[in-house]
Amino acid sequence: MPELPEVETLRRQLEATIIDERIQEQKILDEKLGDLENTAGRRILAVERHGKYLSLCLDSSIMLQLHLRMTGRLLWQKLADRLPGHSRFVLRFAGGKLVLVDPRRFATISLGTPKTRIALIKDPLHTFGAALLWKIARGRQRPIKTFLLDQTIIAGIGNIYACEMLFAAAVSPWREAGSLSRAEFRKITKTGRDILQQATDCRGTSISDWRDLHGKKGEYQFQLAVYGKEGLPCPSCGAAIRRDSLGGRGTYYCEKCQK
DNA sequence: CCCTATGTTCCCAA
DNA sequence: CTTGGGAACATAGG
Repeated sequence: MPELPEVETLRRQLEATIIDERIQEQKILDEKLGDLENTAGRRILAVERHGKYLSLCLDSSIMLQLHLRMTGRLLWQKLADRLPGHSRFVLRFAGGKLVLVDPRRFATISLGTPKTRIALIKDPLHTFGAALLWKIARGRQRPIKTFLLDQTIIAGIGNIYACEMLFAAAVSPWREAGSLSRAEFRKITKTGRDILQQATDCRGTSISDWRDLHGKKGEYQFQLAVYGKEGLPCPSCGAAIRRDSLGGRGTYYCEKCQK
């Protein structure tokens, strides 16, 4: 269930693997993915990420847009390797094949330009400005956590990293977004960038499904402070971490540290 | 059987 | 217009 650091991990690994390579064959194994133009014969010019979307930029200005949703994985295999269960889509190259594996079949692939609205903060990994965020939040009454998860506001933040950022910034997930001070937004953006960068350097968080392009687990699960830690002691004050539902998502936090 | 899941979208109600 | 809740998508695991 990839968020920004996981998708960025794939982007980097794909860049190292398929840049300038030519697609020899495209196979759609799940009709739920819909009709796609055949990309065989095209070359990979660049691999980009927009929030949680991954784009393979092909020659003739064609973009193959991929969203992994909940359980989607990308796997690089040798040509002779057997496809894993739940394989949905394959691009074959001269030196290997790129496979989309997705048990729940929520992942989407489309050719062309993305249909989603462009986020106000396009890449919090690199540009995550507190002043802009404060301005956007002014007058908004929704909880800060839902605000951070809104993909039309910030591209790429998901449930794990929203929980971790709010803990690191000592802000309660239930606070009205518009009630946060500039200093609090500075804390969120500063710790937020650090968390996203460290998680990316760790090749993501493997709590259950997530594996990188080569099938390896990430390492950031060992750095988590609150996510998935219900009942365990807060690393800062020792109080028990709580889990409650906010906006239908499991929300982990320390009642004592986050105000 | 129950509940949960790192995501998104859509419909409905307040 | 804003926000929240619930359902939907489909499957695995505790």
